[in-house]
Amino acid sequence: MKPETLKDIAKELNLSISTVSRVVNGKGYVKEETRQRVLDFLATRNYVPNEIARSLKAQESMTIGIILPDLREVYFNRIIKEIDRVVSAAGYMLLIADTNESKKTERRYLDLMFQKRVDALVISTIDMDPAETPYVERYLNNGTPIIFIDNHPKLDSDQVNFVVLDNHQASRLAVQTLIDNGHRDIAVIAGYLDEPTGYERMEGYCQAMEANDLHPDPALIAIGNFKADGGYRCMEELLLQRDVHPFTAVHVASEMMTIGALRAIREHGLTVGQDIAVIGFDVHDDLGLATPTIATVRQPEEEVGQRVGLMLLQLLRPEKYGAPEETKVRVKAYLQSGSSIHKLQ
Amino acid sequence: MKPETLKDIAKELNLSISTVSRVVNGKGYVKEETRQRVLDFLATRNYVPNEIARSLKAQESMTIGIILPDLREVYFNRIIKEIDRVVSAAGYMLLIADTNESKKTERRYLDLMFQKRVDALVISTIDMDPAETPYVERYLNNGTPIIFIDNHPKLDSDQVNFVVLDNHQASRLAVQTLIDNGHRDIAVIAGYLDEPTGYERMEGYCQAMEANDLHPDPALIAIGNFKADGGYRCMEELLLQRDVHPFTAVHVASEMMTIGALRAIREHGLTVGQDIAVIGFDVHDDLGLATPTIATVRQPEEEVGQRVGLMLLQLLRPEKYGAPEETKVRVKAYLQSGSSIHKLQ
DNA sequence: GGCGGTCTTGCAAACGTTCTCACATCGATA
DNA sequence: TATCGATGTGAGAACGTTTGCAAGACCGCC
Repeated sequence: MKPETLKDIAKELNLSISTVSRVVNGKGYVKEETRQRVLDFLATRNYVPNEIARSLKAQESMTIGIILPDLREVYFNRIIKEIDRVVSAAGYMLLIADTNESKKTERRYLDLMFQKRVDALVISTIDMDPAETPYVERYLNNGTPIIFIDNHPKLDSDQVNFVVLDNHQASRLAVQTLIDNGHRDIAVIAGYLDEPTGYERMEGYCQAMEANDLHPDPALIAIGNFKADGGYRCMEELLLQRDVHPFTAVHVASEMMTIGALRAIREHGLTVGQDIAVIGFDVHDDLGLATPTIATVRQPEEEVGQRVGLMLLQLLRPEKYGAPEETKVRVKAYLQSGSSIHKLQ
Repeated sequence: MKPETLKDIAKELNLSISTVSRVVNGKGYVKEETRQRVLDFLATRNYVPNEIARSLKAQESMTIGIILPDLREVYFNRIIKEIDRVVSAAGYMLLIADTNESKKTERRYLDLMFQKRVDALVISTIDMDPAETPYVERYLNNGTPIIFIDNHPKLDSDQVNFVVLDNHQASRLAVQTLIDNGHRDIAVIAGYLDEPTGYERMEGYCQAMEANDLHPDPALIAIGNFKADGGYRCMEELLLQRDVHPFTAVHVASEMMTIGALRAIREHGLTVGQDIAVIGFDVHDDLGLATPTIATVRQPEEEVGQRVGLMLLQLLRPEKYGAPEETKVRVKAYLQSGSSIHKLQ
């Protein structure tokens, strides 16, 4: 019933625990004859080393914690998959938790994972409060590396590692694409400006406009809530005043807001990619269901995952993987074109 | 640097380890005065119990392993999220691994998770081979519960628990929906018939037809490979012989095949929901991007997750959660209607 | 034949808990 | 005052590993 231990094996073979251990781990002196005897015997049994005991002794759990606000987001899954691929090759496994967007749950998991003594932590936090720092600090004091993804707390210790999207570049890329297609009157639906994500994307829009000697018209800037209803509402407002403040294209700065904006355009009897060009942000339509196909800027999830994975290994085993060159990484978005953008002129 | 231990605390307070342990765990006799003294001291420090040591002593890891072929499938994420929600309330955490559809990797993870002594295992296996059984048997011999999801191995011990979709009912529901809309000449694109998933859905199609006194025309049955290209190819074949073997509707028995079939129809210049009615299987278009919206039967992922979560707790702590009533569960699919089905007559 | 090296093996400590047991104290009861 | 149960505390074993150390066997060399 209960798994066999080294002790059981040793007793049956009339050997000491140490000797059997040495055979199993293949380190230390063992007479070839003895080694074979142990190996042969082991083949007939079902011994599996107890990793928990090993962890206790070695003071490392070979486990990496991942805390996320919502596991259902495709975005995170791709990242996790890559992280798993990279770190599992080095023997690490992933302990994953979904906080369901709750700060309280996030803290609870931060606690639980520390109890479990994860060797490192990857987190997409929703809690930028200084109040959280004690929870995070425990890890840092303990020398346990943390990598933030998706966003990162203001606190700017050099112990804070992150891999996030270059929001400026992403929105710049989106707007520039519209401009390259001949659009000049470009609206933007941004997210909350007090969140870095919202603010930076908005800045990216301005940067691209100015780089092309276009002046962002304040009336063409709408502030949403990152959700579909916000995107819908913003688009409505823009459309209602379109005769006064005309525009031929719009950049929507999040996936869900893009969904809402598309619906608003359709309901106004206008056609996307014909009357109005739309470029979204991080729209996932991998099944290719949308018509017209939605042009969007996307983050390279695989790259993020691989970067995080590698950085983890480098932080955990610098002697083996080398010290990480850069621990604050902003990855570049890429353009996924689609027929939601029509050429102008 | 290194986390404090009970020993450290005990020494500083001039108490024994046992006493401090009793305070921390709130069990056993401790004088109120002592208790306060310990608590006060603890508040100034950063002691976090070492769960690894606890696990070793208690012979349980408070950890549940989850092995999946591809973490990116939305389907799995919803299930995981629910499982996490349910079992985390009881103190369990999830150890998740992505086998990337590789049998070899699956076995490796089966091994690794056993080393880590997970208290239970949830697996969507791609390996029905008897050759796998030794890996699975280790768990069973050890009394570690396993719950299969998505599919389950032929081996029919009563130790084999599962929560899967009722494929018969699902395809029956799909076909019946077409019939209810007036369609009588109904084609089906099935998956591999040597896989239970493919076979059962196909049977469901036949059952619904016969229940309505319709005779499935063998020429209207196409066998795909569960992938988009298979769906495309099958749809092509059906369309090419449509004058000889006419049909007004088709049921496609998997998500990716549905995508392929839709493309084929479009490329033939036909309109879905007008020339041909389509009902898919497990098509995820939660963003609502498709036009027309795709009617589909779907599995209730949340229900699956909750069932699995509850069953886990019941298997792990029957004294607390009661013994599970049923350990072989087939959940019912539900209909998600869409404009890809037009009414006939 | 003694010496120094390489092998071979086992003992025992350590990792940080939990928990049984033994012992001590104390107030209440007979 | 002796006895008892309840209360309070600590010593130490146990969980299953890894590993430093010691002791002995074996070998070749001077």
